Amino acid sequence: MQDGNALAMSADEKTPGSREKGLTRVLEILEFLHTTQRAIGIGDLAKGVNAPRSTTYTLVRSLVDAGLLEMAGDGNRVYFGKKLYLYGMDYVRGNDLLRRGRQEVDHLSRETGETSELCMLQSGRYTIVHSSPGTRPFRISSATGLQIPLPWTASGRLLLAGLDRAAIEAMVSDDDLVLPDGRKLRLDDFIADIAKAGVTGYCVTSGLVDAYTKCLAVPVFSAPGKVEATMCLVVPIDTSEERTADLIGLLRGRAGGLSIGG
Amino acid sequence: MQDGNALAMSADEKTPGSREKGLTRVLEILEFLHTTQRAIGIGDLAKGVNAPRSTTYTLVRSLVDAGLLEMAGDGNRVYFGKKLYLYGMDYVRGNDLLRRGRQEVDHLSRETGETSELCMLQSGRYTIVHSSPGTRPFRISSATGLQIPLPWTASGRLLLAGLDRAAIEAMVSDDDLVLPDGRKLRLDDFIADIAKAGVTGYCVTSGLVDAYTKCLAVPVFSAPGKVEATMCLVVPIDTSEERTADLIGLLRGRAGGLSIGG
DNA sequence: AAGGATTGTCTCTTACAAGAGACGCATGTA
DNA sequence: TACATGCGTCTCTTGTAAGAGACAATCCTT
Repeated sequence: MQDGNALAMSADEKTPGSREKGLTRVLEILEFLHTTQRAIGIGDLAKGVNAPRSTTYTLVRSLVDAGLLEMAGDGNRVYFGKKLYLYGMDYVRGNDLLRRGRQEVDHLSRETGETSELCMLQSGRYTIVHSSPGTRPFRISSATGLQIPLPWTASGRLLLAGLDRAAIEAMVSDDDLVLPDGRKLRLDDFIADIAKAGVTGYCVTSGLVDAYTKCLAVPVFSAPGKVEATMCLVVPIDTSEERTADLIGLLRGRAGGLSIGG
Repeated sequence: MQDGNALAMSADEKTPGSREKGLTRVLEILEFLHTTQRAIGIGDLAKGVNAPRSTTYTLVRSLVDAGLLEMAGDGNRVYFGKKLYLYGMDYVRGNDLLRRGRQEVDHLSRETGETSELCMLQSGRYTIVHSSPGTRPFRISSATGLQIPLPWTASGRLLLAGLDRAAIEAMVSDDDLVLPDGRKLRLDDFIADIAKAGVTGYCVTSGLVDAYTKCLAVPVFSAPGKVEATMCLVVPIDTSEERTADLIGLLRGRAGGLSIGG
């Protein structure tokens, strides 16, 4: 999101002769609002997506008229609108796996007390589609809709299972291999992890996104061999081997129930 | 929705010299998918929104790349995508009233056994934003996201409370006054209903959308005097006066808890 | 095998929207 | 009272995307 379209804009964002398509701008606006997670003034929005003010006003007006955006109470701020909510509900209705996966995740976090998540690939990125916080005193962060580089997560390894090396390389940028703490993963190690995860049918990673948690993930299949999503639990890194194994067993059972052909 | 933009297209949809804006087409596509409620082939989609095939292919590709749409399992059908779901969740997160209203509606239908709904104005139309089916043997239809003419509903009368005559007339077309069974409401009666509903703080309609149900609605305020939503119960038309009164009392209590300044 | 219908891709033209920028109106602050 | 900053609206130009249509490749139906 840092950039939008990776064009010139060397230093001064000038890029003299290049007009953006309206639809592109709209998609950028939506994505920008998704990252800010709050209503924002139209002027700031224009700056945020690096679009001319006049254009932004025009587009926002269209989107507000259509109900995809709404003017926030204040008066001159915009955020997502009801229409997007309705379309989102349509998506859920048409997607058994998501609908049942959400329930399963909610149930799982209540049952185990751990933070539980449903994850999917979203245009080449790992996305937390639904999450339910555990009952632990410290809150393990995980906003729904958050997108994270695939190599940082256990789920990422499962979601890529079955793809060949070329496909994997295409989905993983060099930046993605750099962990939050600065360490850099070796691509070959990552690919090996993926292969292993594909065979064992689960994946555990420790201390990747942060030093305190461990991530247990299992695949959910939409067809034999096709990983459509993953369910995972985020637990303290010092969780015992035994409990970890128990939780993975639990996860596998639940994910099996969700899968179509797996 | 029947038409999209009310331009010429007298008989043969020819309308020789007029190009549609891409964004407009996209909005029509989304709206079309919302009405069909199912994945659809791109060719049919083009026909459905009355757009050239080549244009439709281009737009759909953009939208699929962006994740707003997804190719359905078959291969050449499209429907809403994960991104829309994520944006929709963002909307819910940013909207206390909707979030709490949904819970309240779910609770209410469990408590009363009746079908319960949360309704809002959506670009001038009455929209069922969330509904929870009752426990009655016969299922009272009410899909989330369904849009219905304002005069057909009790909620519609409440949502327009506070608007002056001109504003009301602007929101209600002549067609809207014709009930499903063919009867036609008088505009003056409708406006009188609205005024009355505004004063009493609730509204009951009987046998408007169908002959078997009665609709009990109360307003939810986002600020003193500003009706942001309504909560309503859909009950059999022969529900006793007494029970009706009880239910309205219950509704009012719940809606009061939701309201910000009412 | 021939015929019609549909699907995905491509090319080219021109109508039109993206964008630059000016304007007036509110603010806020020296 | 001046000056700056941000907002919302308008106008005009020109680069470009919407659309018409041709094309090959699949499908079904006969």
